[in-house]
Amino acid sequence: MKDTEQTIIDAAILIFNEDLSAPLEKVAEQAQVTRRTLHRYFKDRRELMQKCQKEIRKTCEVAMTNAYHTSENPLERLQNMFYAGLDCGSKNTFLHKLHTLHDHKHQAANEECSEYDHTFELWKGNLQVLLAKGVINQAMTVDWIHNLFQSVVAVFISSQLKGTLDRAKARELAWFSFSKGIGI
Amino acid sequence: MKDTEQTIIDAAILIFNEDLSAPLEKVAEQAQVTRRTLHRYFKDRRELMQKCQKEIRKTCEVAMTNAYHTSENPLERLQNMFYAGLDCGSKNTFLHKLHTLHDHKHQAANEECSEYDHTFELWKGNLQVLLAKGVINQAMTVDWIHNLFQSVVAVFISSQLKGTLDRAKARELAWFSFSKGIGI
DNA sequence: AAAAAATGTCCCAGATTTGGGACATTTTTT
DNA sequence: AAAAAATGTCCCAAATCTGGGACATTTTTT
Repeated sequence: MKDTEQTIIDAAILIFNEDLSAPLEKVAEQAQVTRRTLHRYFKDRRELMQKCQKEIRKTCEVAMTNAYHTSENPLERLQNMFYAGLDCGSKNTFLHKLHTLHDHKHQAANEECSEYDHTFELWKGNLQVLLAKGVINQAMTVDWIHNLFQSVVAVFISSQLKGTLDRAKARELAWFSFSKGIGI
Repeated sequence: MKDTEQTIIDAAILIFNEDLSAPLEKVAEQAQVTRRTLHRYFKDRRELMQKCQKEIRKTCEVAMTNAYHTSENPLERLQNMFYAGLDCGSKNTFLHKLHTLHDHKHQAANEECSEYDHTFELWKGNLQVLLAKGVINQAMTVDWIHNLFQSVVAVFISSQLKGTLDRAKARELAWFSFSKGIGI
């Protein structure tokens, strides 16, 4: 029993992440569905994109929040939230990309932006604690670290796509690269 | 004295890097030129894209080769090539992206691919030396490190676009994140 | 096995993107 | 200041992308 709508959304996230303006035909292809079917599930490109974004935001929000509450220890939290980020995969990087486009006007008024901000509020708060404590290289800005986080997730994803690296192994490597990369 | 063709290519690299299928209108906008002018310089989208790729490959190729020859010491080399990568900026990341797209069939027969391979041959060779010596965390694969390299360049670029971080400072941070991230 | 639901095929009209002609305007060169 | 070169404006036809109707085929449910 497969959920076509979900299949299409997943395909769209994958395609749009690589090519924002890709024709819908490509999304349909990736989802192994006809474009006609895609149009039955989504009124138009805007609606599909919005569903993608909603999905992405929800997934990341939940994952991050859960990870945050797994521990009281800031460093453990960081690690768990990092792994949560890995598990969100391209949803994570896509979300970040959408809010980082050079012509994207970030505004708290916008519901999407504020939800995005909220998702990383806990993460940033936790990071501040570690920075204040000097656990992290203090020359680093929160922004830098956030971007590095996203980047390492991207590295992880591409290693998984290639399939040359065992998932567990790749997770370890990712945490190593990230934690050392910020001076832990 | 400005070179319109070059201006357009630069604009295209910036735009296509974010949105591969973006309409040419956007490129023209970014270059502050009419779409009509753009079409005078480039027969069609394909030609523009090819010129972009040529430009990108040449720039990266030259920068990497020069950096390689600045030193005999593998570690210094790595660092110099890293900085060269930073200086190539989005050209570097775009090049990498084009050869990493999930539907990109990499083939040595293709001239573009082989030129790409060649550009990073020196880099990879040098890296192997460091790996063999144990200077780098040996659990890392060359591929992982290559991706991490590209990722950190991306982090650097976005910090520069935001403009919150001084360039020299950002370069230092980038090297820190990369070198520590691979276990140096 | 019949009914219902989902998907595919074929087709079409509207919207958008693309490439370029004709000519006016601006900028650069001589 | 005249000539040449570059760019802009306006316009148009071809190509591509988009959304959906009509109906056949396949898959799932009852």
